[in-house]
Formats: sequence, C-alpha cells, structure tokens
Amino acid sequence: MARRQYPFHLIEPRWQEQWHAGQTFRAFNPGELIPAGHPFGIRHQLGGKAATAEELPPKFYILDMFPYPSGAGLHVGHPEGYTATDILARYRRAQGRHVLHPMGWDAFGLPAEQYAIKTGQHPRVTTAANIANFTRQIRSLGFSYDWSREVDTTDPGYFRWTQWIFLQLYNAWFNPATRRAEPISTLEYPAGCDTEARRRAYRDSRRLAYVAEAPVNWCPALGTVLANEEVVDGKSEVGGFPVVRKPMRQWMLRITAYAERLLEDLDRIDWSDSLKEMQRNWIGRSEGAEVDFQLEGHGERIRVFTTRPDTLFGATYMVLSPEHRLVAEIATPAQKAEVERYQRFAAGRSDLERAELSKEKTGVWTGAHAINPVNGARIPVWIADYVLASYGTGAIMAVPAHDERDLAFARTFGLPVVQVVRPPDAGTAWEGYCDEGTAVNSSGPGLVLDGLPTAEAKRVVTAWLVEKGLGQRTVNFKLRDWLFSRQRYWGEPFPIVWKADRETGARHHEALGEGELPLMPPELDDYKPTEDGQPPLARATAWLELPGGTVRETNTMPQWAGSCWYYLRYLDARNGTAFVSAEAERYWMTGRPGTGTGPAPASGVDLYVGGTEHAVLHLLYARFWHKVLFDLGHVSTPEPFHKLVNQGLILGEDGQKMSKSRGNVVNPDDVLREYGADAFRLYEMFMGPLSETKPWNTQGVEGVYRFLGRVWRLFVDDASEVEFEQACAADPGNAAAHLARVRLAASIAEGEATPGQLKALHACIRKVTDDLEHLRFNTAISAMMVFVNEALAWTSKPAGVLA
RNA sequence: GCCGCCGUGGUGAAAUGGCAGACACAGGGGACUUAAAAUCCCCUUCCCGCGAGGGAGUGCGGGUUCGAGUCCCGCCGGCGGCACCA
Repeated sequence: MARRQYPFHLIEPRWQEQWHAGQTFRAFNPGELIPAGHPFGIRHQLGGKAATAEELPPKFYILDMFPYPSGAGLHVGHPEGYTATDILARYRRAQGRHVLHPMGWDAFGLPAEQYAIKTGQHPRVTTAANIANFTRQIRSLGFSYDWSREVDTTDPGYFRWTQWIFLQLYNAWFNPATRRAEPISTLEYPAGCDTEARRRAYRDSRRLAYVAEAPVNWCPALGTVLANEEVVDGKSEVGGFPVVRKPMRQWMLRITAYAERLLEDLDRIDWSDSLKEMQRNWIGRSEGAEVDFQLEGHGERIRVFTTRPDTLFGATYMVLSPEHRLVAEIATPAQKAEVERYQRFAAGRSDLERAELSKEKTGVWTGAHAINPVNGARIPVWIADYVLASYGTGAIMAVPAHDERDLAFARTFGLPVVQVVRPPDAGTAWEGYCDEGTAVNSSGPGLVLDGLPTAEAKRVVTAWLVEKGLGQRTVNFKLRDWLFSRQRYWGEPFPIVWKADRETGARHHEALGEGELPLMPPELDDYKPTEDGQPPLARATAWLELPGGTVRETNTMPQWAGSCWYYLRYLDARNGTAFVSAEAERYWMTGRPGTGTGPAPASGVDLYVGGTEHAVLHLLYARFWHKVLFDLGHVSTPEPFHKLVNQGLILGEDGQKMSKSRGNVVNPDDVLREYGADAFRLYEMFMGPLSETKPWNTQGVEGVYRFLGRVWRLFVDDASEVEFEQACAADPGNAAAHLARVRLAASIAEGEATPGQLKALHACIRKVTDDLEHLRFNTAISAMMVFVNEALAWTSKPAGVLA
C-alpha cells in the first residue's frame, strides 16, 4: 500500500459518526417538531418549533434509485449516482433549500428466494444480512441521507401499503369519457346486467386490476410468468432462461388505459430525449383505420387494422393470425387439415424461434376469399404467424407493393403485387417497395385517390369508409396490459380471496378490507416453484384455506410493485395510518416558490438519478401507478419524477462490462480502504460526464487522491505533519489525539488578498457554481484543481481566500 | 431493418459558433535521496527542424459563415433501445 496522503482513515469515520448521531441531514415534515439544537432548525430559525408548510423553506427532493441488496454487496456503479445526488443535496442545502434525500431497499426479489431454495434459509434472514452489509457500505461513503426515512419493501409496515395501493387499482375502473380512473362504484351497468352475478362479471371485467386467461410468458427455469418488459429476445431478463408462451390465468393491470396519457405527459417532464423516445417506442402509438372486408359466401366480415388505408387498392390478399377466431370457420374442407397443421406449428414456436426466423415467412391459404371494399376485388385469405393475434385486430390486409413484410410473403408464395403509390423521386426505378408518395392505380366507383399525396389520400379514403359504414379512424398501441402476478414466495401476497358460490360452486375473487392489511405471507419450508405453475404459497394449506370454502390468492406481486411507489413512502415513512399524509405529500411533491436560491421547486421529485436499465420497466410502471393515485385523489401531481438523469455505466479496467466471470469487478470496500471515501467519490465524479459510459482506472483514483493530498498540504503545516506521522508511528493507539495537534500552515495568515488571488478564487467559484447547476461534476473538479495548483504557489495565502 | 445517442492526443476527457486538447492518467527528463517510495519542477497532438520556427490536425466527403470540433446535407464506424406492432 502506498503511503497515505492524508489521514482520511481518522477524519472520515469521525464525521460520519457525528452526522449519524446528530441526524444532521434529517428533513422535517410540516408539523413535525424540529429539535432545538438541530442544524436545520438553527439555520432557518425554526429550532424547537413544529413548522407549518408555509414556514418551512422551499423543498428540494433528490432521489436515488434504491438498490436491490444483493449478496454481492455494493457495486462501484451504485456510488456514481449516489455521489452525484449527494453533491447536489449538499449544494442545495447550502443554498437554503429544505432537501429531502432518502435511501432504502428494494428487497423482494428472486436471488434471495433462489438462495433459500438452495440452502433452506429463509429469505428474510439473507435479506436482513444483505441490508446490513449495504448499510455499512453506503454509510462508509459518507452520503448525507436522512436515515430516519429508510424504507424496506419487505417490511410489513411497507408492503401493507403496497397491498393497499393494489386495492385502489382493484377498486377502480378507467372511465374513457373522463379519461381518468374512478371508484368502481361509479361504474354504470349496461342493459342486461340484471343479476348480481352478471353485474359482478361486468365489474370484474372493468377493474384496473383484473384476472385474465391469456397466453403469457412462462419461464420454466424460474418457475414463474414474466411481464413483456422482462422478456428480452425470448429469454428472461433475469438469468437469460428460455421463455415460452402458455395460456394461464393471471392478474393483469390495465396500463393500456393510460397509454395516451403516459405518452402525452412525457412532454411535461425533464428527461433525456433518448429515454423519452424509449418510452414512446414502447407505448408505440400508431394512427390508422379499421376496415371491414366481407368474406365471400359467408356472413362474417374480417376487420383489419392498417396505418395505410390509402393503399387499400393495392391489397392483394389478407392474412389472419393463426389464433384468429374466424380461422376454423372459414377454412374450406380442402384446406382444413393443412390449416390445422399450421396452427399447431405456430403454437409450438417459441418467441425466440419466431424472432430468429423472422426473415423466413411461413403460412397457408385458408381456401377462403374476401372482397376488397374499394374495388370489389376477390382476394385470398391466408393465415401466417407474422401477423400477431395480440396487436390490432389480429388480421391484416396485405399490400405487398408498399410493405416489406407483405412483399416477402408475396414473393414466397407467388401472390400478386400491385403498385398504388408512386415515390416522389419518380426518376428512380421502383424496386417493389416504397413508403410515401402519390397515389396511382387507386380509383374505383365513387372513390378517386389518384394524384393525391399519401397524407391526403389517407384522409379521403377514411372519410369514404366511414360514410359507407366500412371502417373508422383508429389508434392502436403496442403497449400491453401489465402481467402482475408471479409464482414466487418472496413477494407481496395479493390481498385477495376466492369465494365459492353456494349454488354453482364457481369461484370469484373479492378484496380483503383495508383493516386486514398487511396480509403476511405464510411460513414455508419449501420455496421451490412447481413445474405446472402452481405458486409455492399453494402448499401452505393452513394459510390458504379459510372458512366456507374460501381460499386465498396464492400468486405474489412482482418486484416492481414495491419500487412503484417508494418515493412516496419516503415522504412519510413511519405513518401507520396512511401510505403518506396528505400534508407531507403536498409539501414535498408540489413546488412552492420561496426564499433560497436555485431553481423553482418542481412538481414531483426535483431530481431522480439512476441507471438506464429501468427505462421501460420501473419508470413506466411508477408513472402508471402515480397517475392512478392522482386520479383517485391520493397524490397531487400527475407525474412522479420531474427531472431524471441516467448515470452512465462504469466498465472494468479492460473496458468490458464488469462481471465476476471476467474477473474485472472493482470492489468499493477495497478502494475505500486504500484511498478513502473522498477520493473514491471524487474519482467517480472526475471520470467524465455523469451520463457517459466510462472505464474504471485505478491510476485515475490515485490522481484525485494526490489532489486531495495537495489540498491537505495546502492547509497543514509541514513540521506538524511530520510530528503527526512520527507520533502515530510511536503510539498508533492515539492517532486521533495526534491529529488534533496538527497546525495550520504558517503561510496561511490574515491579510489582504491580492487582485490576482481574488480573481483566481472567483473564477473558481463561478465555474463550480455553474457546473453544479448542470451536473457537470468533472469540470467543476478540474476548476478546483486549477485553483489549488495556483494557491500552492502563493507565498502568502490569505485565510479569507482559502476558507 | 427502424429509432436515439456518440465519434477530439497513447488513455479518461475539456472547449456560449471565436487561440482545439483545460484538468488528469500514462510516458519521458530533472531535483531531493546512499537508494527507493513519496514530493516538487520541466516536456509530452502529429510531421519537418539542432533551433528559432514551419506545416497538418477534432471519423470521411461536401455546404453555410469573416470564422465550424460545435450548425446543415450525404457517407463510414461505435454504443444503446426496439425488432414481423401492419
């Protein structure tokens, strides 16, 4: 180990201990007593008072993405974001703002459960041990968190409210007229709902939390289903295990009802373009039309969705998804066997196989024909798995001349291609495919599109379809409802029971009352998932079975449930009667301009820093829950996170992603022991811009460590430094006492600063201030290096300039 | 394939449209030292030159501008996301 540049091992723990003992960074809610001696009370002259929201300084809420406390301990990526937010928290406090800067644990999750399966040790035990280790590591980094607000998603005092929020979703429906969630009691029943059973069925079909039997992503290796967002390239995001489609009865959350608002409200928040774009793409809004095609010799019509109704004249065949409800009806006897064979083939193909073979088109003709409504043309109806059952109407009109996929299919099966759009640059040869242009060959009885540009042609043909009762303008979304149940042990149990009907024996679900929360999970000896998708909770018969044939729901919630609202629990973490008090929520989430400098308080969390891996998971789910809570009057802002910044990934020294198998993982504990928390933090900020991906470099840590040594020597008298070293060598036990005898350097004196010294100081202050406002920590640090390098050369160092 | 972001020394990176490479790392030289470590000083984009100095230079090719790393157009390369979404 290199010689210690300065005694950080004595300085850092001392301050950390003092901050902890004195709750230095505690924030106070309106109405909460502020102890007389607390720094916040002294600074704002509120000591010994219970200040109202009006008396408190304007808020600034700085949030970190709380970690999953894994057994591996803290990763160097965690402190990157945490240091950035901590610097800003301290800066805003210095500006007179009331800063809320909390930390907690996203502690439900698969690793603890898998460890339990292997060892039989209860996840609660390993989770507690991991949290203790994370706490130690994070404390030793000296962050200014308000630990009085610490949350743990696995604490019954926390997940009680996660269950409560689920009940809010369960007991609400989305009113398309008001575009808001409303209590289920406002739901009006259509004619025909004349029995309680029918009303219940209708009600249950409208709830924001509902049960559906649908093909889901089943992961046999994990023994659970997964949300679309958790499946990457046909494999589980966690572990990379194969995922297959399987029809199962699952709990769903109606996030699709909020698709339009989730999209629109991106415009009112301050996120990076790339992140907003990712959410936009995921929501996947597309405008188009639904068009009905009459089947030849059959009463039914086939409805398709298209974004290009202007190409209707080029539709030369139709394709239904293999799962489409009309397939069995329309397949002609001659084709029936082949159609059924194809249906089985398609059903057996995993998502992975579909993705890998996406270039090769497969399909069969049903034997049926449909009539193109614009020109009366007789076109064949095919089935193919390149048409998805779950998007649009599960059926398309194929326009091979103007759609690449249709063209590939048409070429494979020798179907006709008819050009109906001429590209704008008419000079170039038409290669069988083009997007926008001018309509050609597109006129029939009562409808003339020829010569119209694509946008105009869309309008004209849609109006014609509406007039004839053959179609309408439609908007479709890629976003699917959120599959919300998991077959796991280590998650929140659903506050739901299934009651049996006395006459029919059929079961229906009912919610527990709020008074029955928290619903604790049962104790189990065996946490193993089952092969058939039965959750482990189903083994806990004593817990499961209630009087009168009633049984509990045995699925649990996904890990996202707890992280969907933790930023709200921080506002009032110890509240036993509400998930957050209305007053605390209003104070911390709605901005009130007031004294102090810095930007005006934002609506929602002022600054949220975290990794980009949650772009379409946590960040979309949390916005959805927040909007539901907003609609139901539980929170006062439409969006949870005003400004969001993604920290960049920190790579290993070899420029590769850090991983155990590559052996390039940097352990924060080692860095801390060798260089101290300040050097560690400073290095992570000095590496480069916060949002960039950048490789770790231990020599770079030494560079900033040397800088901190220069700062130390700028202030400390050379002779007393030598005495300190000698005293420590002679009597290591009293290092702290030796440290207290270290003197200020003789060159530091009271006295007038020269114009040059003042200029250097103010250039530094100006640069650092400006950089902090824009989160440019690397250049702020370099400005301080410049100043210190210059100050070291001064023979007389005025105390006023250096302090 | 589509969308987004990004291409600057040996490396991490700086640069409201105005002296490209601040600040560091690595490297080279020197001081101190018996020696090493630590510290301090000097050099360090590339090419030519002993030197003074000269020339080139921000992925490539064009353009706008008095002036372009920065703005516009077209390529090439890298990273991330989406990927049969009709």
